[in-house]
Amino acid sequence: MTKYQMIADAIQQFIEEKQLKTNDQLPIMTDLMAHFDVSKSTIIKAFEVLEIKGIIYQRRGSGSFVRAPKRPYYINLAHQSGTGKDLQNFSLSQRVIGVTMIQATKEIAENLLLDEGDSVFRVKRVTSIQGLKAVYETSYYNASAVPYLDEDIAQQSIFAYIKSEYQLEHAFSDSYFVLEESSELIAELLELNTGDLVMKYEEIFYSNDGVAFDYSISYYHPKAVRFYSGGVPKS
Amino acid sequence: MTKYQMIADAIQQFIEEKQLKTNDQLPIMTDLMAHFDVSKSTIIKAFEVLEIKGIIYQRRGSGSFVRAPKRPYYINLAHQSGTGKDLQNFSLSQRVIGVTMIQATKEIAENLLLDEGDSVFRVKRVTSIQGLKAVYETSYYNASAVPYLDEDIAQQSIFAYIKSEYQLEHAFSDSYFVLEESSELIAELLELNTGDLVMKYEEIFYSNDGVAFDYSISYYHPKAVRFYSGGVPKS
DNA sequence: CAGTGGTCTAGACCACGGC
DNA sequence: CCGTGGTCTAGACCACTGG
Repeated sequence: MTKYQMIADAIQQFIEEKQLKTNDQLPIMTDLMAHFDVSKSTIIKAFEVLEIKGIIYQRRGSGSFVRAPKRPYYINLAHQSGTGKDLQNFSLSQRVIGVTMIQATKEIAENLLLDEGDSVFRVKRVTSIQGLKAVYETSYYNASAVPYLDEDIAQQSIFAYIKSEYQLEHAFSDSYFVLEESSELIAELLELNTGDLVMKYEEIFYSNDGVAFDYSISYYHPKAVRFYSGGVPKS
Repeated sequence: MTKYQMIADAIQQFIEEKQLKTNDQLPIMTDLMAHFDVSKSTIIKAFEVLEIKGIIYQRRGSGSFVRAPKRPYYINLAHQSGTGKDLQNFSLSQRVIGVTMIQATKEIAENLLLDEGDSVFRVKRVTSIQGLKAVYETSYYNASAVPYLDEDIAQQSIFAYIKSEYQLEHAFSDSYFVLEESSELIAELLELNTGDLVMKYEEIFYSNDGVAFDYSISYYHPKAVRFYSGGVPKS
């Protein structure tokens, strides 16, 4: 853990403990430098972390201030870490439908930057939130990056498995979403009528060496769609 | 324009001109320091900009590399600048339905951090994308921050007006979205059937002094929903 | 004009990757 | 072991806010 991360955490805790409200001013940088016995750049880095998290904002010439709290129960699009983790605040259960090795279709190949026909693992899962069937997800794992997968692993965290077994860590990702009419299969799995609108959410996960190792297509039940995006201060 | 911004732009242009592809390596920092005649921190800052934009990724010990191109025609949730600007790549037309001063309801007051009954300007707009009615937006402007608005101004860019007239600049914002069944009014305006699902997209815009000056509720036609989110490297 | 955050420097030292 | 990016420092100077 870096100094600036520890200081960011300390300041965040300070805000909570002192129960600071929207637009309350934080201590100025020179005071924080003295208090934590670090240089100015380290405080700046710590503030940057909090700014990106949407917790504070800064004004040259005036000071640093607390931002308004966010609505609860919304999934933050900035914390991408696999579908599962985003939803951990809820009481959810996951059912793995199957893990199979298949040949990449054109669509899969394009998104994983592979050639058509290359081997990929397909993992299908249904996730329920508080009893309601909420997400139907199909993931494709590049078999040359992830040599092995089975149902037992998929039942746990695939990302954790990949990391410990193959030192393959999720470094960044692209996400796309559109609204789409549900097919017969999706309607059945999400307990909807064929043709009802669902949110199609596609994610491509890249490891730290730039390999697209996971292409995931999730269909969300309309009632499960509650997203938040923000804390993005600069253009 | 800061040095690091100019360098970031220069590197981005370099990537385009040299037609660098996914995972191609960029020059190392020492070379860039010499080339631009700046210190290391300035190069780091420039790279940080490009990393947040989702254009490059970095690996300690190896180098900096180009990221895969994104799908076109998707609205990037990271570039929040009012509904209008996000869509400027498309051939769109906007119709202002009305500008009225009203008293804040409980919902408006909560989102703009006001008291119920405080004055706000309500602006209603319908935006069409390539002929299709795409977005129905209702915005509420805090009248104590934005003392005057009318239809002529709403026809142009309200944000530009506010900035030039009141030195009130959009500094950061919160966005929320859910799927909702359309009311009779919304269905009519978006040429749908009552009860059809639409995306409800709420945005709260804050100025640089932390005032929530605009609360906006947009209903998107299902076919107009095409969003992208990504380029978010760190947790 | 005093007080705030923001940029930039030159350089030490650290952490990780890969040969 | 060397080459890469990442953290951190001490300090100069700049840009904006607000009385």
